Amino acid sequence: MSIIKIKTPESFSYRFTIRSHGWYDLAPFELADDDRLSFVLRRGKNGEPVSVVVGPADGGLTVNVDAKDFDRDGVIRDVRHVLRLDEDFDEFYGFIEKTGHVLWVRKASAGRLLRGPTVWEDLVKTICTTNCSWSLTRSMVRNLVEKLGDETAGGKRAFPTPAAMASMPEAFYRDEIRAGYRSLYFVELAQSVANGSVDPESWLLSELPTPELKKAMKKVKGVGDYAAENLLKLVGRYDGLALDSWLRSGFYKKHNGGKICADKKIERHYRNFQEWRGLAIWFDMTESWFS
DNA sequence: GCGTCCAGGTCTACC
DNA sequence: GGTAGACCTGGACGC
Repeated sequence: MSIIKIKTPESFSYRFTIRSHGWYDLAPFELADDDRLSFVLRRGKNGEPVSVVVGPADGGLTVNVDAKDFDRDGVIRDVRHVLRLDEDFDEFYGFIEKTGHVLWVRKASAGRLLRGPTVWEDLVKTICTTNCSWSLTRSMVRNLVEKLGDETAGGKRAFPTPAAMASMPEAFYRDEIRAGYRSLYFVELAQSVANGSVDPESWLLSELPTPELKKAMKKVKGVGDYAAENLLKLVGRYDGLALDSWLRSGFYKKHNGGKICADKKIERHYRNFQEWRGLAIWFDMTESWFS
C-alpha cells in the first residue's frame, strides 16, 4: 500500500464532487460510509489495474494505492481527471452571482461532476443510463465489471477495456449483462473503439465546436440527444441541458407549478447561464440532495 | 406465483 | 424536420 497526497484548489469541495451525480454508485466506483471513494485505474507498472481509495485530508486529498509498483504520475493525473481538479469554474460562479440563481453552488464550492478515468468508461455507462431505471443501469454496469473487468492484486475489478468488450458476442450482452436491445450497440461500439475507428478519448481535447462534437457522439448507436449532452458535460462542455424525464419532472415541480411544459421553456429559464446552462439546471435540480 | 402494465431514451421507417 | 412504433428490462400492481 502506498499513500500519495494531492493538493486541491481552494474552490474545491470533495463531498459535493463525489456526490454530484450518480456515478459514485456505479462500479468500479465504491463509496464508503466515511465518504472515501475507491475505484480502479490502469496504472500498474505494465498497465495492469490497481485499486485506489481517495479521501479528504487537510488542504487536499490522500490517495491510497493498493500496489507497490505503479505509475505514480499516472495515478495523480487520473485522480485529478476523475475529480476535475484542473477545471476552472470561476466563470460559472460569475454567472451564478450575476443571475442570482443556484447561489448555493458558489457557497458550497460545488460545480464539478464526477467522471470516470476514461471517456470510454463514461460513454458505456451513459448508454447504460438510457431508457431504463437506475437499478437496471447499476445492474448492467456491475455485470460488465464483474464479468469482463480484469482483477487487481487485491481482488477488485477494473472497468472492461474496449478489446475485452469487443471479444464478446451479442448474446453475451443479452444473456449475461442483461443489456437487452443495447447489446448490439455495445458490440459495435467496442469493436469500433478497439480497432481505432472511434476514439472517445479524443473528445476531451477536441477543437470541434460543441454542435459538431455532439454530432460525432451521436454517430455512436445508442447515443441520442440526452446521452450526447450528458457526455459533453463529462468532457467539460455544458451548453446542453441533457434533458431526461427526471430533469424535466424536477423542473415542472420546481419552476412550473407541477405542469408539463415544452423543453423550449426549460431552455429559456437557463439561457442567462449561456454555455454553463447544463451545469445550472443540474445543480438547480439536485439542490435538495444536499439540503 | 403469474400475468399485465408502465417508464425510460433511441432507432428506423415513414410522411 | 417531425412523428409513430418498436426495442427490452425490472418493478409495481392486481389477481
